[in-house]
Amino acid sequence: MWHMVRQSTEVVRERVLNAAADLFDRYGVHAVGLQRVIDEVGCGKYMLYREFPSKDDLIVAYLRRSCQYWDQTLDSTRATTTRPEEQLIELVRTVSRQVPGTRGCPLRNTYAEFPEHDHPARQVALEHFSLVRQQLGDIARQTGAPEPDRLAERILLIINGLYSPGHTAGPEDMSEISVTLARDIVAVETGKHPTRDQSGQRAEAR
Amino acid sequence: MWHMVRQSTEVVRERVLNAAADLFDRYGVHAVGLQRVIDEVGCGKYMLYREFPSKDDLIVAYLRRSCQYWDQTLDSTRATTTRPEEQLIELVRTVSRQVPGTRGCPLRNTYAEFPEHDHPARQVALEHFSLVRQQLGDIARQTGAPEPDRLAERILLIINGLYSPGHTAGPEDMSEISVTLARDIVAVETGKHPTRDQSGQRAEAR
DNA sequence: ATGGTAGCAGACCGATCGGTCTTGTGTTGT
DNA sequence: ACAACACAAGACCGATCGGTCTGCTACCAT
Repeated sequence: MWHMVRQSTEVVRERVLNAAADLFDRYGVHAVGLQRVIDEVGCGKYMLYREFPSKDDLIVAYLRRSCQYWDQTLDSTRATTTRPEEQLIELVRTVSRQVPGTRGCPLRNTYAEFPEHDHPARQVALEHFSLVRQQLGDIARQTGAPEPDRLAERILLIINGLYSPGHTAGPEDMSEISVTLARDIVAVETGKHPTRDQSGQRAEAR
Repeated sequence: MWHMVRQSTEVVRERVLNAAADLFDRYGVHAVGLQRVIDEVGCGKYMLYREFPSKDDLIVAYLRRSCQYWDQTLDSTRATTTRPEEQLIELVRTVSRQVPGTRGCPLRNTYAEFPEHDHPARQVALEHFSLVRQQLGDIARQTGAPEPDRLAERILLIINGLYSPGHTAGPEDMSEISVTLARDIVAVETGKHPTRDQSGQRAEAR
């Protein structure tokens, strides 16, 4: 009945999304035109607009994928240890490792690029921020800390700080600095011996 | 000899810069066209281009002014107390108070908007980041903390976190959370009794 | 009063944006 | 072999970008 599709839509969709995500990550959403995406993919406009009827649709797909990446990061982090205290610290470590060399967090950057309150990109980003807050809250609660919400907010503050633009300009040992800070925070909040014992270093050597 | 200028160039320059700064702050540099600035000011293009020969010049002026604001913030913070420990905490408090309702830090946002390494805006922003790092380092050193650089980086991490886009989406007591965290950090780093004594609240109630 | 000029308004320019439509070509199933 | 189809290429559209240029108006010193 059908004349057999040359390219399955999923394949095209994936190729377009890959190229767009790469360009968006590197140059920002506003700065990248769809023509550039098309040139990168090597397809016609026809295909792109079949998969993503508008640029906003493409942006939303890009952000949703970024959300998935975060979820994967969180899951794999959770898998490394069962202790919730270590999970929080490990999360900070992971973020601090994957930030250098990038422009930061796609969701945060894109959120900043679209101040119009009704833009679909903001919706996705806000949902994500809310989810992250909830996820951190869950882990923090498992630690048995007396004030889990404050613990979660503190860790989130560090993670946001790591994603901050221009942070790369700092010393290259941001990983150690942020991880040891997270460790101190967790220690203070869980009451498990907060005092600094000078052993901040712990083979953090990136 | 001259037919008397109707508007002194300084006045025009200031009015243009005011309008541009307001729009850039609210909508982002890329999203604001010069026509919109002109409409806001109520002057002709002639005047704008006489003061700022190109948009980049306007952007740079906007960023330099933002740097001045920061310097003022820092100075007034320093003036509130002579104790360097309190200065760091007060700085965090100030930032946490002025962030809500804004789009964050103009310098950080604009830096994120221009990934091209040779853009003049990046130059200004990078200089600022470097200066801030140095300023925080100076104060941290005055505390006599054994590792002042780490203390400074920790405080900077919090400040960057506060400026993070989408942070406004969080609870409204970010001020208290960040300030108490800063307090804990300073206590830990200076060795002055790190243990949490539950008295995080201190009439922080915005 | 009048000539000269500062400055606002807006036409205008080429480039580029997101998005649509056409055209030519190469593959496919029959 | 041939008709049907999918696709890449790109012309095209209106809007808007940064930036230039030109009138017209209103004010000024003389």
